[in-house]
Amino acid sequence: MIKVKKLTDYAFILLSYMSKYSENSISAKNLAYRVNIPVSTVIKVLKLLKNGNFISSKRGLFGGYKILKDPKKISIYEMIGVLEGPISITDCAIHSNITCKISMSCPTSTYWKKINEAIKRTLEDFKLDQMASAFKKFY
Amino acid sequence: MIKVKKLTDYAFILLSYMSKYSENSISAKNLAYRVNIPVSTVIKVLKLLKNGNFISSKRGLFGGYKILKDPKKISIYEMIGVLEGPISITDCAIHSNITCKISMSCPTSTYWKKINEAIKRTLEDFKLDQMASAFKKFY
DNA sequence: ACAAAATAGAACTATATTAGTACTATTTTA
DNA sequence: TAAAATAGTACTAATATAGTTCTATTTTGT
Repeated sequence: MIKVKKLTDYAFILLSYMSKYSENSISAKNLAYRVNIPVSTVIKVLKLLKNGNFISSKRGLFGGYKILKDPKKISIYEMIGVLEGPISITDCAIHSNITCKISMSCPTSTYWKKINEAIKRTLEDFKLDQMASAFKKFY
Repeated sequence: MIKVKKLTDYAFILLSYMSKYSENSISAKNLAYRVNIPVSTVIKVLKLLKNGNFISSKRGLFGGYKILKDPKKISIYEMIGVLEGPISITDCAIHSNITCKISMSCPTSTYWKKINEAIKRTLEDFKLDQMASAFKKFY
């Protein structure tokens, strides 16, 4: 299925919001309220963004999260990769898949690798700041 | 998850094989044997390809399947669309999603639509005949 | 010191999707 | 009439995902 996970979708919303409005850190609770996503889910997504080094965190009173990178330099490809692992349109598109029973005789993997590269290039051209800019009029 | 379904993957293998070797029709059983995929699964995939009008079928003794279209004119995009439905990188990328709770306030859908279009263009450039050509040396 | 506010991490549950299989009906031809 | 094949439907098991909950730790103000 060619679709990002819901959590990935949320991550884009959250990071867009943070890139547009948060010179200062913002708490998970506050973020959840702003973008209308359940707090527990927001917390889960923020953990993923943290692990991917997109945001920094600070614990305790007045703690929260802050975006680390320049949104102009964050590509959609990079984001998806951190949240879901490297994009691989088929199991054999980025490395040979030993578990595939027909891998010895299947000649399609070379072509899938090319297609995967093309998707990668396509998604690298889209940057987070363009998504974030749309937040102006709503929030 | 940015990945085609296994059944879609199989469909490419089957249609590639059929485009390369089958001026004449070939049975599901025979196909299954040639590409090393379980018969029951092959049958399921062939039904999908039939519904998508990629192949014709003939019942009875000496029946089987035959490719209908010119592989040069079958794009990867088209194939995926028929097997999995139109590609939509997020739920809001091809039409407004009423079930999305935050759709009223979420400003990301416009950008996702652009990204989705770019993916579409990318996948339209890849044709089945290029995949099929790799089958020469193996089968 | 203590309470409150916040993140960190792990584990759990329910739902949805997908793969794979099985069964019955129908068609075609020798 | 029997055999070979597709057509259609429905079921089951496995996997993936979303969403939630619980406990621990950190930070800061009083």
